This record gives sequence, C-alpha cells and structure tokens, in this order.
Amino acid sequence: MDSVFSDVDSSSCDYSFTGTDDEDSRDASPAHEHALLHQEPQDQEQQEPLQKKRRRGPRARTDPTMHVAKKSRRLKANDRERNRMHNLNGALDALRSVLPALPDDTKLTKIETLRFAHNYIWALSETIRIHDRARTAPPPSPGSDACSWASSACSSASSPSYSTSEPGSPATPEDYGFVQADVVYSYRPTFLPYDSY
DNA sequence: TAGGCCATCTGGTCCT
DNA sequence: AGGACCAGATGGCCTA
Repeated sequence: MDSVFSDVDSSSCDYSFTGTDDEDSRDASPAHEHALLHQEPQDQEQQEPLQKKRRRGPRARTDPTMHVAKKSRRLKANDRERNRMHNLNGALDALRSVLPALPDDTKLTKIETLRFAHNYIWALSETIRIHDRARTAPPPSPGSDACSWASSACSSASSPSYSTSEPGSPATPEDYGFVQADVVYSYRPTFLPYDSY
C-alpha cells in the first residue's frame, strides 16, 4: 500500500491521480497535471530542503469518473489552497520572528505561536499601561510596589523571555510566563486565557 | 509504538 | 462562475 506512494518524487507535486485508472490518464495526462501543479507557488517549496514532503494519501484520489474540466478546476483549487496555506505559514513565521526567541531555539508550533503572541501582546500593553499610570499618578506610598514593578519591568523590556518546559504541552502558565527583571508577568491570575480557546 | 504536529486533498459555503 | 475560506479526513514525519 505504501509502495504506491513511496516512489513518488518528493520534490514534485505530481501526487494527484496517481492511482486513477486508465480512463483518467487518457485525458488528464500527467504532463498536464504536472503543469497545473507547477505554477508559481512551488518555487518556495522547492527552495526548502526536501525534508518534509507530504504525499497525498489514498483520500487524495479523485473520482475516476470526474470530467476533465472538473478535474482541472479541482487541481487549480488544490494549488490555490496550497498556496494559501503557504502564505498563512509565512505569516506565522513572520510572527515567530518578532517574538522573543526560545533559548533552545525550539520552533514554536502554530498554536503555541498564536498563544504566545497573544500573551506577549498582553504583557507589552500591560507594561505600557503600568508605565503610563506610574507617570501620571501621584507617587505611591513607599509600601506600594506598583511603581517599582513598572520601572523594573520597563527598564528591561528589551529582552523578555519565557520558560520552555515541554514544547508540545503548553499547558501551564509558566510556559508562557514573561520574566523581565525577575518580574514574572503572569502575576495576573487569568494571565493565560489559552485554556478557553 | 502511540501521540502530536503538519501538509495536503477535498467538498461545501460564502463572497465578488 | 470562479476564487477565498473553512473544516474534516488522511497519511507522513518526528519524538518520547
């Protein structure tokens, strides 16, 4: 079963209809399919090291009786969808690039990236809010640590970091707790709403 | 080997 | 009509 796809060139996208019958291959020649699937968006994919190339599974076969015109539309739709997802992933990479890097260079998963970005934005806005309040409000009493917290947090806002326990299980607030000058931003009990996603 | 993550295909729905 | 968006399904890759 696997052998059906195992010999598909991982560098190409010629993985559609490879299992269809003669009837199909008659009208939709592999060359045509290849042309359809090798419009622009494949370039970026080919620039990547061929480490993770997904081949379509059995489900990726189309109805053998499908008309050529319909098949062509499907192929184009597949191509657009692939391109769309590549764009989405590109945006996700851009988002990763502006987030504080993990100490061990671990790449955040998609969901981790979104959650972390959410928390990061929250932490930054919170820093600004506290900083503004500290500037406009009268000096707090000596016992209050709001000002000291804000100042320490803001003075070192250049390199926030977060703990990295288990990349695959971002389930604890500590995983995404920002630490700035020994101030853990997760002081807010409901800091991480990710469990409500 | 199981589970997590991911890429891809696919058909449905909505929008232009 | 065709494209964008979405969610479900499926199988490959990787790691514990």
